[in-house]
Amino acid sequence: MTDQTHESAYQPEAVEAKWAARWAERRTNEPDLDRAPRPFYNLMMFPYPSAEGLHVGNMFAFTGSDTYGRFKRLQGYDVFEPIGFDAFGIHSENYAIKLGVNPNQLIPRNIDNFRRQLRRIGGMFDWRHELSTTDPAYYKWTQWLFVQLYKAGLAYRKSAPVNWCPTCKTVLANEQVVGGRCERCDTPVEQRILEQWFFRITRYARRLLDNLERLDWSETTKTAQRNWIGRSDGARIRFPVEGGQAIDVFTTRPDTIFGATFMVLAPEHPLVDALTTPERRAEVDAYRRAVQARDIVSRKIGDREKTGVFTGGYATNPATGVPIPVWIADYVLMEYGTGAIMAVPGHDERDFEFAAKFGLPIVRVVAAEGEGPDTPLTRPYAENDGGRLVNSGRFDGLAVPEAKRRITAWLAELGVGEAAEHYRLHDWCISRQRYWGPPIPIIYCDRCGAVPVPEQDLPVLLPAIEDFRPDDSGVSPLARHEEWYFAPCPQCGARGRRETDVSDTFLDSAWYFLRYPSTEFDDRPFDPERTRKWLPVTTYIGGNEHAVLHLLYARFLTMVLHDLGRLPFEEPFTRFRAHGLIVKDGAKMSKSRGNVVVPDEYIARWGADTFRMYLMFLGPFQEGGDFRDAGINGIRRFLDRVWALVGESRRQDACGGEILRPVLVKWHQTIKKVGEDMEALSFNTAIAAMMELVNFLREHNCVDRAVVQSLVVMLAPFAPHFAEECWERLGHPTSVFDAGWPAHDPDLVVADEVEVAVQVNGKTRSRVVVPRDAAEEAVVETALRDETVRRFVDGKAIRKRIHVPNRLLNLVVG
RNA sequence: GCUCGGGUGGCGAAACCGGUAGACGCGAGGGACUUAAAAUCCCUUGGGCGCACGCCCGUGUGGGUUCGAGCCCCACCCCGAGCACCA
Repeated sequence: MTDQTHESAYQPEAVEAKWAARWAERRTNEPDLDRAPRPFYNLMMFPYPSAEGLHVGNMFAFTGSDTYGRFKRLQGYDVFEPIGFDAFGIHSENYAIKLGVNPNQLIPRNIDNFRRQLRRIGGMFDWRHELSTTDPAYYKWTQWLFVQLYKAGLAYRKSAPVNWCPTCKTVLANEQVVGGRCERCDTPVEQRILEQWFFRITRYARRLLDNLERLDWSETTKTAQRNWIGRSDGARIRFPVEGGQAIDVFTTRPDTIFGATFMVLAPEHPLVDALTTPERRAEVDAYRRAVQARDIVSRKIGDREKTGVFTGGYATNPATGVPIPVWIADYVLMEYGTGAIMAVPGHDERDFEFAAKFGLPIVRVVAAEGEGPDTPLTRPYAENDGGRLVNSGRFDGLAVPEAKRRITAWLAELGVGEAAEHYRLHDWCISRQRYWGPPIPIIYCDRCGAVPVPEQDLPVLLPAIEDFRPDDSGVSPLARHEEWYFAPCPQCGARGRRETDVSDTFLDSAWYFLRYPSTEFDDRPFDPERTRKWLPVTTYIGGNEHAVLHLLYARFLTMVLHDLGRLPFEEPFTRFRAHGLIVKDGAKMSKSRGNVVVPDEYIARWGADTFRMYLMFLGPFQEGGDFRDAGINGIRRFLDRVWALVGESRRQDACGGEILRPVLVKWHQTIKKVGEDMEALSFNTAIAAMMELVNFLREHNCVDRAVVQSLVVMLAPFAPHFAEECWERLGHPTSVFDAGWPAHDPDLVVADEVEVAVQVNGKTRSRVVVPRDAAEEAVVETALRDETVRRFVDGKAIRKRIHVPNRLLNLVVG
């Protein structure tokens, strides 16, 4: 090697351009998907290609995931790290509408920009397998999935309310309703009932919940899913009404049935008509109309003042045999439970409010310690445990949990109820009355009804239409496109009409990870061999904002495909880790707040490596943090120092021949710590440990080549271009990513002498240096020679000694 | 209201299983080099007292458990995220 006395300075721009080109040439990031001996599928959540480009939050997430993937690569895995674009959906569509540009033209431009940025930060992406959900070669299979679910009886159509703006005459997404008004024209929003497509995810509720136990996922994410699925245990009970029918209710408090003094149905409940008496008809109808005139958002989160009307009808409480009035009120939701409740005002806050407002009887059926059957209720006593039953016939005196079981059993004997579990999870509505999505592959025929488009006719292409805006027709813009709209019925050939709704973006993203390894196959959504080799995903890293919907939908679809015999596994993501959110000035970055940080300028100024490493250093990856550029200079300084060390180590080896023992220990400790931290995604502390090592080397004036080399390798996941360049300067012709992660010697991670803290009565008074693993006696002896310790101990009896080897000695005196 | 996070120097943050609080970095102050500046290098940097050895105080608040608590328990305050009449 030529001995250069004049060392050139670190020039990020040149280094990064050089290595980006070389990786592409050498195909460094393209594992052999068919033959890779140690496959590792490293997945990150694919971005939605907004017009603004990748912001710092995206960069943070991708860099973290890429850093981990590169670490795995160094450990010898064949890492497959694909990337793609989640480019359908209302965000793109709204933006296109605003600009007056068809999303067909807009999206490719955005994707180009994203691609440029993603290449610039040096992600280890396998670009051969890039995908976009808007590509017909992709959404053909999204539509195919719909057909599979339809055939399996898991896709069905039913009426459901949507938000409707009477001025814009269009359907609005929940996010477009602000304070009950249309975000564009400020008109109060109404709800409209439309026929829509649903997936029966509720059928999988229990499995989706139970499987969580055995997944290696961030606990926060699992908790969010559990809450969302929302299992509650209770009973289903039938309250007979005239005409042989019954009102079916679900309750978590069957023990309080003796206190059910009235019933409440959702205004849309199918039994309302039958129950309403002629005198009450007008009022009931008026109420139902008023409820319907409200939008979905404000009905759910609007003011809590109870409203409702009496239907005139009665049902019989099966426990007491007493007729109780049936009301309707909008606090009972048709979508939850059975759309009807038994109201127990004594023990439920909402029922209490309602009863108080309308003068309905309130009966106590649970009493706390010191209360009797007649103790008046000023508030609902909703304690789930601790109380005992009163006014409940032969169940009086039972504790609540016991009463639940006994009463449920009794109702079952009577044939009017049974134990039941219920889930908060609703079926997944996939219909969107919009343009920018994959058309739902259904043709309606007057004779045959809804008929799925045969698989060989997929994809149903989204036509490039001039006017893609939603308009006053009340249906998707696609309905105006006649030659597309009319299509022959696949079953009988008669003229049929296409479904004009497109599917939810969440459907696109619920299976993309299955597609990545198989992007080159046009005749199958995912190749069985490839799938067996690469899936389930080894590690998935993404934002907690998708902890619920996206991850749940992906799990659901995977389970369905498993049940249909198309996948050998039922959980798609073996390991999931949620990263934190990058905020700016304490608030989420958003265009409206004007606090979006564009990474491009930082990368231009500092280089990708410095920026990547800075993002990983600014806070714990799994917590995120506030973006500020104040410390970025520190990272650059650090890289400059490493650069200089590399230069020095080329000229002079070791610390004059032999590595000093303390340096050796520090080195091995660092290798150990960095490896452990990387695995735990504790990137900030891994970087800190490497900085410590560099400081240590400088203090000891040691530039040993082996030490420097291992440092370069450990740095490579964070600063890949930089590390490659250093590796080359160290004389290696191959990629640093083929160097292998350094190993530490377990015997060298503990120094020969350790500092032990000496406490007296729990207060640290001094420190003493003793040989490693010194016996307690020896440590005590050394400690008692220490002057400061003696001042606190002398003349007192040592009553107790606590010794933590190599750490601490606590002398208790008194 | 409910659920989940989180409150540690001037700032971003460390701290394994309850065992030396503040690693690492930024910023700041001082010094070296330089005609000068930048860059670089060295020293100092939680608060208070002290010439110093050292001592007292200190992890949102109040209590508790423990030889020992940032960490565990009880009560509360504040900030962030999500859910929101869920029967």
